[in-house]
Amino acid sequence: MRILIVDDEPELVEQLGRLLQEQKYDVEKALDGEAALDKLFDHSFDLILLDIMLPKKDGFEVLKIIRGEGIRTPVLMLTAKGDVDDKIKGLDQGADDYLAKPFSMPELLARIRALFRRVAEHGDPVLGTKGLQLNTVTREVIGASGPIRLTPKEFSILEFLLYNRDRVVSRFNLAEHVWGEDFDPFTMSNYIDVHLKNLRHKIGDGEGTIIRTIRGVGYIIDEDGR
Amino acid sequence: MRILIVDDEPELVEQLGRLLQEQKYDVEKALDGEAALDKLFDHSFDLILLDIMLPKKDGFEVLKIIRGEGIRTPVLMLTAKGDVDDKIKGLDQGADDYLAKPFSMPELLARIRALFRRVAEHGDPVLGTKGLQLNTVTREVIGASGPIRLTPKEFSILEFLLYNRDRVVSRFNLAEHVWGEDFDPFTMSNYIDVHLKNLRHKIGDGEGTIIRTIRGVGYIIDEDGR
DNA sequence: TCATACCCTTCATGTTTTCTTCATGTTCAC
DNA sequence: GTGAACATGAAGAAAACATGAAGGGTATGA
Repeated sequence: MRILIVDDEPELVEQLGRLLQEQKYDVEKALDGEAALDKLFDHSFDLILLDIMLPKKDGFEVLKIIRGEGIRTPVLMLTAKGDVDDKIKGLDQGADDYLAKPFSMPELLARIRALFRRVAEHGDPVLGTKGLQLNTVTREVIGASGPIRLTPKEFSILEFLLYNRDRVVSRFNLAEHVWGEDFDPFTMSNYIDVHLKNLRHKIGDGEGTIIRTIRGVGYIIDEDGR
Repeated sequence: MRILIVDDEPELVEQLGRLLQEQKYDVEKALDGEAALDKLFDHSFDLILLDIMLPKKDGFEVLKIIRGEGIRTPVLMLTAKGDVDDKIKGLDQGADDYLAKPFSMPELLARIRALFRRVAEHGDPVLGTKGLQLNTVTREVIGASGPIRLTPKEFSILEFLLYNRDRVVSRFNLAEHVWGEDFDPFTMSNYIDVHLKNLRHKIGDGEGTIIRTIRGVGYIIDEDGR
């Protein structure tokens, strides 16, 4: 499950991110409205935590734009004051729920679970391609010849590639997503390659036909294979 | 099993609480609708005893909201008058049973057991796996070589794992269920591991074949073992 | 009241799995 | 061919989980 946190208070974003990551959610962060839109247009999410007061573009604008673009990802609005007008305005524009700051973490977690529960009734949490199924809730992966045991990093990589199926994912995006805060874009190390190799091996993809390498660009899982 | 009692009469709540605690249920209390919602959003329960006449938000509202949020915890409505209309309204909105005040304690206990039985699907309160049986009513656990004495925490952990058989349970979920309100998500302590170790020892699961560890994810009791 | 038993938590330490690093090999575009 | 990008195997570092033992709190009964 992928969550985008949009708030201009870095500490809050950090704290939220850590908590949600502990819950095994995949977390992306944006500190202003435009950064949020960038991420939203680039990738798909299962939930957006959206502050109203934001630099560049406020929460209402962001909400309006993405709904206008047909992005129906559930949105949980965060308001600073518990302002009822804000609540109404948000819900009018297509927010799914709203939570007044300050809120307790358990409260937020409960809301998130509730939203996901609602979502789960429609879409199912299984991502898949050519003889490969990944369940984002139970974290099970089933290959052509039975269940596959992946490590957390491997799982996260595969999940991200499946989320962005038919789209080339740069190793930068991949790393940014899987390693989050800890990702150092200037590292000389090649751990991404190593994890990809191990992942390919485990899913029986020695030839790179499931996860294809696009030299100089990144990796892709596409349906047709070309 | 965790039960939330929602009623605005403190004495009744106290009395009920004591009775249910004697029955080894874990009990939480709320005196009005909003307090109930707070608790329900914060933690998971296995049963809700819900009065209709409540301050702030009445029982119907509470029921409607939590069902709207996708919380499917069984609800036993308590009505002051034995009003048939109330009964119908409650059941319509997703209550599972209803009991007219005043009621006798044995009557209530019987209803609670009946609900739990219904939830357990099998018609009996026994959960089990590979040479291991757990009776949620008598709180007896029987292993391959006879009865096993578990401490309350151990019992609660095993119960939760069996309840979620074939599903991976994160240590967070586990802690939330077993410790309820008292659970501190940021603790550095490893008491969960310790209890799990003791539990495994008592049920003769030294190798972790009954309760399997899914590294980086959580624990699972699954039938096939894989 | 005191002693006892029991359970929960904490801490220190051991074990296993996973992550990262590094050295080296291969492939592809130019 | 040559260089850049990617792949691979092995090994040490780090993280996650397991274990044993000790201390504190609470209930029970002498």
